[in-house]
Amino acid sequence: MIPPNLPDPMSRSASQTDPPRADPTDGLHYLGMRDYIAGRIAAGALKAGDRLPSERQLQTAGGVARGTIRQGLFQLEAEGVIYRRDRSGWYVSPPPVVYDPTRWEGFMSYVEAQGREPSTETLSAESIVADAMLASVFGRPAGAPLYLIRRRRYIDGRAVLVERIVVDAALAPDLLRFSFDQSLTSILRQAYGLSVSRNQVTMQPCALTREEAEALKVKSGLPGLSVVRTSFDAQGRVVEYDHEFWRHDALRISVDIRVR
Amino acid sequence: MIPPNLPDPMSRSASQTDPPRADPTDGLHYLGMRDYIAGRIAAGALKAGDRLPSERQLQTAGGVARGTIRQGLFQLEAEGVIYRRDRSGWYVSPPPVVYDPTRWEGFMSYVEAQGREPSTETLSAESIVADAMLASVFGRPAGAPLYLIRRRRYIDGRAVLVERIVVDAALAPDLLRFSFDQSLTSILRQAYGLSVSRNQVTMQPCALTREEAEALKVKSGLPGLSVVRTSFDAQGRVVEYDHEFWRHDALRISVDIRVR
DNA sequence: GAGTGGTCTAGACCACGGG
DNA sequence: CCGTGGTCTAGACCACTCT
Repeated sequence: MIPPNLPDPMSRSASQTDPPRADPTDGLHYLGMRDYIAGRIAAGALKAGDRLPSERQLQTAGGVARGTIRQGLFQLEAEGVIYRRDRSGWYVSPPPVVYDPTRWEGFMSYVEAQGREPSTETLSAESIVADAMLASVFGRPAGAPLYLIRRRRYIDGRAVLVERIVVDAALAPDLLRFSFDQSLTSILRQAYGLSVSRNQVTMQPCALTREEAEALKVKSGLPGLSVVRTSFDAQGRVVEYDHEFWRHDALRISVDIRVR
Repeated sequence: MIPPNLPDPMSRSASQTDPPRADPTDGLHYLGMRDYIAGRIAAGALKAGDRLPSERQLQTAGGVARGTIRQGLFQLEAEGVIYRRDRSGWYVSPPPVVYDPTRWEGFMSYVEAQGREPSTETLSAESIVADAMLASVFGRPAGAPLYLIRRRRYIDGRAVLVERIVVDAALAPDLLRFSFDQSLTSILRQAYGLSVSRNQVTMQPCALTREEAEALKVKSGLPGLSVVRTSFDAQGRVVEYDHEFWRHDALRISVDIRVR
């Protein structure tokens, strides 16, 4: 039943009628399955982007119930080792990109600098007015005109984040005439002379739910990282207020900072 | 079957024989359960630290299988809304603490500053020698003497992180004579005159597995945040190399930085 | 249309905790 | 001890993709 030349996924598992094993690693079936798949990836039998065998094939090979197989797959998904494409299958995750919020090169440049292929898709771009929260962020009265841009960004063709960017219309009049499928940073600098001298960044692990999950085509509940960045220019004006929702397996954050 | 004065957890669900509902929110049973619990928390019927009804009680109240109940609970756990104590029950999560790696006040002070009660437990403290990786971090030859300290830290009595700290024995000779249940920062500064002027911090969402999960008494696979901090003094020497594994629902990171 | 993952049921037994 | 969550089975039907 076990594919030849591969470790037996059940080899660390005690059957329920056998005496308990003294194996210090545990004998849980779902972790056995986890280790089996992780081992195939570590051994190079499965590479980044490869599709795993279907759940029912794994079930046949391992002799355990499909629910148990899925528990092991969920574990690997939480670890960032594999990901799923809805109703298509499970795939080996590509490595994360490194994101340094202290560097003010945008997404496009730092992804490219790491040898990956970035792309951006604008979901919407519209004029809005400041509610109480945004008014406070921008230091404007409620009702002040703002622009809201929603984008989805990809690395090597895989959607990795969705974001909502708010820009003060007073600083970037008529902003909506531009395309946002490239770098917004460049537009703000070249067309409006706005450059960023300070970033206030907040990050929090979260679950991708509802709209974000739908936009990233992931199941609701997948772990994610919420990144809120407020960018200021040298005069202390808010140039950009950006809320990004990342897939948890797509990035690593690295900052190098002087201590205050 | 539904407790009075509470939303019916099944109210958004279509039975399998009914015609499909046009409700734009979906009718999945596990999300119905999620919304039911989330609603009770939002309404104040359940507060931070409260214990939820047992899975079997929820099963009775909602008329769905226990596996489905658990799927809804896992969803809320991923969102950071609830957490579990192994074989004890599900509890409402307390709010996260805010952690600013640019400020060189340690865990104890910033947790206290937010009105929470920190505590620290030393798991082990020992002398080790540098392997290739640590030698590279500290700029020492392989085999150089180092200290390794493993600690578990709590907020309001809940274990929120485990960490492994490595310190160069040449900079802090005889370090092991101290207790590490308080601030290591203070020890390094007061006893050895070491102060930090630069931090290199890397953060990555991860899953808490094996040792970390066991040390935090969580189930393997719970989402977490891995934080690696390398601290340098004014001469560029590595004062501290710290790898922390946080519960994903326990912290929010906030940095305020000048752009390079 | 075949195959995939997504959801759900209705049980069972287990390990561990002190509700 | 009893109750808890943790694991597991062996099915079923559904929604969706197209491997």
